[in-house]
Amino acid sequence: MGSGSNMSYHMSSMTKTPALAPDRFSDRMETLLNRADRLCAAKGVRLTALRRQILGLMLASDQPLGAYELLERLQTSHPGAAPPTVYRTLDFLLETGLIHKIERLSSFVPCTHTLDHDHSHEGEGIHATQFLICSQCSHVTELEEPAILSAILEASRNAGFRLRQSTIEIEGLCAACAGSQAGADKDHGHSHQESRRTPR
Amino acid sequence: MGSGSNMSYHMSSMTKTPALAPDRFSDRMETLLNRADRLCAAKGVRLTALRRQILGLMLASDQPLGAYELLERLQTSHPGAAPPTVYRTLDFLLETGLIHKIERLSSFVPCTHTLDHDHSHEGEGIHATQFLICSQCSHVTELEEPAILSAILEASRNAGFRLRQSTIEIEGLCAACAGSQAGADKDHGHSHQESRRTPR
DNA sequence: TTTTGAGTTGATATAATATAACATTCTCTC
DNA sequence: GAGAGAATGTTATATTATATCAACTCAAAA
Repeated sequence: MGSGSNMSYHMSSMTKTPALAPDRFSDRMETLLNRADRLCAAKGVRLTALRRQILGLMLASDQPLGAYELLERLQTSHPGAAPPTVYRTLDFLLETGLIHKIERLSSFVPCTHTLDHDHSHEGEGIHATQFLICSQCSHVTELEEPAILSAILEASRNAGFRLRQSTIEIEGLCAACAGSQAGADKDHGHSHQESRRTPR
Repeated sequence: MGSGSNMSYHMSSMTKTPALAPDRFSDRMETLLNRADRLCAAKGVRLTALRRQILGLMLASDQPLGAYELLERLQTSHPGAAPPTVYRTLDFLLETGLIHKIERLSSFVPCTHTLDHDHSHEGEGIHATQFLICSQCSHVTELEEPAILSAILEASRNAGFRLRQSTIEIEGLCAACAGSQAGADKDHGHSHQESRRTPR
């Protein structure tokens, strides 16, 4: 994916319709997408144009997206898309560890740990990521605290439980939102501007 | 017990069959339901006949129940019941802490910690219960490991996050299922009941 | 006792989330 | 280019959850 050439999408070019008209994402996101591409290649699976497009849409959002929000955005480039297209792609991205599902929001976020740090050592470990979900601004932060993981492993072991996957969702107020509420806890009209993050 | 003001609502006279024909649950469950009743009274809310019935159905199940499964069971005593009845009741029971929702199953379990141990100290703390969910037999075990809780509190604090509620769902194989798989992977013949729903 | 009002439940409709099933197209290998 | 398997398109439907308003119940005030 060179940086110089832009695909001539948008146009009634000579050939049949390109089927896909991938939006061009920011450089940073293209970098992440290229990394995702390499991770897929390493696993012997394919990050197709559609999958790349959907992952890109998720990376471009500062908030978790639901399947139907994603569908709506996808349709700007993919007019006829239907729910199964999105859900299948989400399944693929979940299986390859490129995204996570936030269960309590029925929505999805890119996995910052696989994409932001380039660890090719995805040898297959226990998935035990934690999410901090701000109930005010909807922002989600992904954590991977060893202390939480080990406490969970320990508890599972004590119960004779063979852990395969865990979901840890922590809901509350992020630092910015908690800060802006500190002085005026009851004032709903209060601005909260500092933490402006596109309320949901 | 102090006053019967709340009790009288559902403790109708024994003379005739009321419009509601509340199933009679086992003694143990009636004990738990009575405890739930006292907890509600202490909070100034009412465990009505309908709520008691639904909580009883949940206690009588050895697996999490979805809203529509619950509805189906409820209809044996409550023929005309519709989804909002169930969801409203579930909301009430969730708010009073008598049940939990298992997000990844979209289903519900009684809170064993509030009902099995008679702690009237509703002090109101952080909800940070953990669930061990067996993907083979669907059995759910509720934990309340201090080590997990404190690891989460610590991580939240470090992130400047004001925790309000957390969901910890640990999926894998329970001791019984893990044991039966250890030697023979296909043998499901242990004591737990067959899974009632396709695991996700 | 009657009124009243909050809380609860009933009833109808519909929204939001997710999957089943099968047809078509694409991509890679030969 | 033909065949096989993966990926996507397409239609229909299942599952989970909520909005809305009407009717009823209970307990306390008038």
